[in-house]
Amino acid sequence: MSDLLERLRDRGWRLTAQRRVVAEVLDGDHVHYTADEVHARATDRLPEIARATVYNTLSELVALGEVLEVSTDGRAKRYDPNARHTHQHLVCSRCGTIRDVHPTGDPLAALPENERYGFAIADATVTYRGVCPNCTGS
Amino acid sequence: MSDLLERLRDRGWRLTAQRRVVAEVLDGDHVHYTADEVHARATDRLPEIARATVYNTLSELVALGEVLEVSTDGRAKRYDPNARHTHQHLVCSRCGTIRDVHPTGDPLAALPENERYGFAIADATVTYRGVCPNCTGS
DNA sequence: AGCCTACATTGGACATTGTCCAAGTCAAGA
DNA sequence: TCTTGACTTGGACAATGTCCAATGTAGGCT
Repeated sequence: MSDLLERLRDRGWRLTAQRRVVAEVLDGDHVHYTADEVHARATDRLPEIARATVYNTLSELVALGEVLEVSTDGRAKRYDPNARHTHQHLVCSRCGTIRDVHPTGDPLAALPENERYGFAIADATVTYRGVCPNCTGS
Repeated sequence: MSDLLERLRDRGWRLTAQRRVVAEVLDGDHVHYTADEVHARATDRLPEIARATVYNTLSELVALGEVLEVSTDGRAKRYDPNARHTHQHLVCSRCGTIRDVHPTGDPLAALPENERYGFAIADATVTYRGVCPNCTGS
């Protein structure tokens, strides 16, 4: 993530304090914050950053392919900075924790031609659901 | 779906006109309506049915395992009456059309033990995305 | 270094989707 | 047919996301 800002500037992005802070908040492994969580963490560093700016910046990062949008629960979308290595998600059905996982094989290959209804299929996402170790005992 | 109401009555469900109408709206193949779409169609048959009743009924059908909740786009949840045969979804990235599909193999088997982080995994859902034949030319 | 200006940010109104609750209604057993 | 507890209603509220006019500023130009 450290060179993300450089890459974006090369693509014509203006480097503002707000965008820098949003990018910093998203830095890390297994990060899957909602827009409001990003906003809360960004506010710690830049108190007056607007909610709309966080939404705008996240949408731009998604459009540029630098961040993935994940909706595992039909509630708020989550933002995953690990867009450069394809992966899938493992979600705890109790607490909502999300981990990035790497299944073997290609799920696309599992869909027979006669089940494709003439679609030009671009990708497949897999969501595993279960109970995480922290929640098992409760 | 025709005997759904019988099954539910056997489980102690009160058979009201509203619930009957919601069940009728959900009858069919490749049906994936949002709650508001269900409400609109239900209103055609029973003009004064309340939105809250539709939400209640859909939640109950999901809790009873008779209907699946699908969130493919992070917007409104969709309701899939085909809960009795496991299947996955193929979504058009332009128009949002959804088809039920049946990939071969078990996606669970593709997740290695060292990628499970101690979770007790219960299931895996796969979403295929692509452009449908209707949208290909546009 | 200072100016310009197109692009970015702000804050608040608005939209969409979903939840909750108190009051009224009704399905179905006795 | 009566009764009662479950169901429905309508509207207020909550959570998440979008839009826009006014204001601010990054970065190129001189």
